[in-house]
Amino acid sequence: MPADAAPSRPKTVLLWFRKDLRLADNAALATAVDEGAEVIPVYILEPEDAGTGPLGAAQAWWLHHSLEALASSLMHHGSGLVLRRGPASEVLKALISGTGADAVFWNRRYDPPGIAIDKAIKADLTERGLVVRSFAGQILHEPTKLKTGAGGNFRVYTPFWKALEASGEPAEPIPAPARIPSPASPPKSDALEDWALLPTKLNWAKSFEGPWQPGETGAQKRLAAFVQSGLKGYRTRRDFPGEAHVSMLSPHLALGEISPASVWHATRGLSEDYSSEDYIHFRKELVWRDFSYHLLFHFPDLSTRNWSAKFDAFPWRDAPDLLEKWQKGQTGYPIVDAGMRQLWQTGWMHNRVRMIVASFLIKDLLIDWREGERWFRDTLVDADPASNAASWQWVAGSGADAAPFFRIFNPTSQGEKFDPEGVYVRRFVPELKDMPDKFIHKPSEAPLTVLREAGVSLGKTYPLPIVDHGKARDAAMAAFQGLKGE
DNA sequence: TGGCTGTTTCC
DNA sequence: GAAACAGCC
Repeated sequence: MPADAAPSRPKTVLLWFRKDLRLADNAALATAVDEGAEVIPVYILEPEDAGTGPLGAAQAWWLHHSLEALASSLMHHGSGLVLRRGPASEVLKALISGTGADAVFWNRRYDPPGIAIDKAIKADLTERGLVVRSFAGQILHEPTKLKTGAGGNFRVYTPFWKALEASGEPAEPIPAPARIPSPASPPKSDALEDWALLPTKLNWAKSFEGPWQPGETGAQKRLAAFVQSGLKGYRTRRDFPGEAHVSMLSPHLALGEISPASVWHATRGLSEDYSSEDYIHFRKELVWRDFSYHLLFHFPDLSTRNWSAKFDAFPWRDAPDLLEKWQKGQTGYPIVDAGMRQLWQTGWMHNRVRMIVASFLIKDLLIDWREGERWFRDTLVDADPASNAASWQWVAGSGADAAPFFRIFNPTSQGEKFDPEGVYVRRFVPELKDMPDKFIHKPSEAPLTVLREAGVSLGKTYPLPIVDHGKARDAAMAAFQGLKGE
C-alpha cells in the first residue's frame, strides 16, 4: 500500500462528546463502531473564554449528572469516558499523542463559537495526518441546507416550517451500538468531582433532584411518558402550566441526551386515538428549536444584539431593584412570581409562563431583554444558546418573526386564562394557597375580609404589585412610539 | 402563541 | 347588560 494512502478505516478513534451525551442516534459513535475501530470516548470541559460561553449554574448541575450517566452507560458497553479540561485543541492533541489515535470523530454543533473552534481543529488535525470526521444529528436539518425560494435565509417561522416539512422526514434514528470496542489501556480521566460543576449553595440544586433524571435513560423515559399521556390534548392543553401536557424534554435536548430526530419519530405511527393536531403542534414546537439555530447560525450575536437594529435606541431602564424582585418571584403578580419560583426551584419553567414573565420584565419593568436572557441562561437546566436568545428577542419584539412590541401580556388575565383555578400559582406561591379562585391572580384587588380569611397580608406575607400594569403598559407603548420617530 | 376600547349584537 | 366583534395599539 502506498504510504500516502489515507486509512479509510481508522484503528483508534477519539470520539469527542459535546452536546450529544447519548449512545443512541449518535452518528459519530455508530460510524466509528461500524468501521471496526477502537473507540476512546472523551468529554472536554472547555474554558469559558474559548468562546463557547459561560456554562450556567443550573446546566452545570445537569451536566455533572449527565456525564455520570454517560460514563456509566459507556461502561456497560465495554467502554468508558475520559474526562479532560482545557482548550479542546490542546486536549485532543495531548490525547492523540498519548494514545496513538489516528482519527477524531464528533457530531457537529451549531453555535458560532463552537463552529469556529471545530473548524480550526479540523484543519489542524487534518494537516497532521489524522482522519477527522463530523456528523449531523443535533438538529433536524442543518442551517446551510434550508433556503427560501429566493435562495436566502428564513426570517419567518411558517415558511421555515413548510420548507422543513417539504424536505421530508428526518432520518430514522440509529440504534445504540451493542458493544463499543475499547483499547487495552485507555487514557486516564479527570475526576468529575474535581470539576466542581455542582453548585456550592447545596440546598439550591437539591430541589432539582425530584423532577429530573439527567442522562439518556431519563430522556427516553421522559419521551415515553409524554407520548403515552401528555401528548394527547397537547394542542390545547400545552398552554396550561398547572397540567402535565408539555414534554419537559428541553434539558435533555439541550445536552443532546436524546436526538431531535428520535423525538420526531416517536410521534409517528401512533394509534388512532392520537389526534394529528396534537403531534403536529408538538413537532412545530420542536422545529422552533431548529429555527432558533438557523437564526443564530446566520446572526451570531443573537444573544447580545437586537436582530432588528431599530431597537438599539430603546430607552431601557436601569432598575436593579426591580430586576431582583423579578428574579426572586416577588413582583406581586402571582403568575409571574410562580414562574420565577418554579425556575429557581426546578431549573425549568413552563413555556406559557416563560412568555408571561419575559413580557413582564421587558414591557412592565422596561428592563433590557438581555438581562432576562442572562438570568435564564444561568438558572435554566435547558439553557440553550439559540433557543434562549431567539425566544427573548421574540418576546421583546426585536427578533425575527417576533411578536409585535405592542402585544403586551396582561399578567392578571393571562393567569386567569391559563391557570383558572390557580393550581400552578398555589404550587409555587404557597402563601396564596388559601385565596379563592376569584382573587388568586389579583390578591391586591381582594377585599380585606377575603385576604384575612386566606391568611394573606399584602406587603407582608405577599408583596403588593411592584408596578401598576395599566400604567406600565402605557409607559411601554410611549417608549415604543418614541422609537418609531428615531 | 394579545389586549384594550368602543361598538354592535343578541338575549 | 353580557357577549361578540372590529380596529387599533
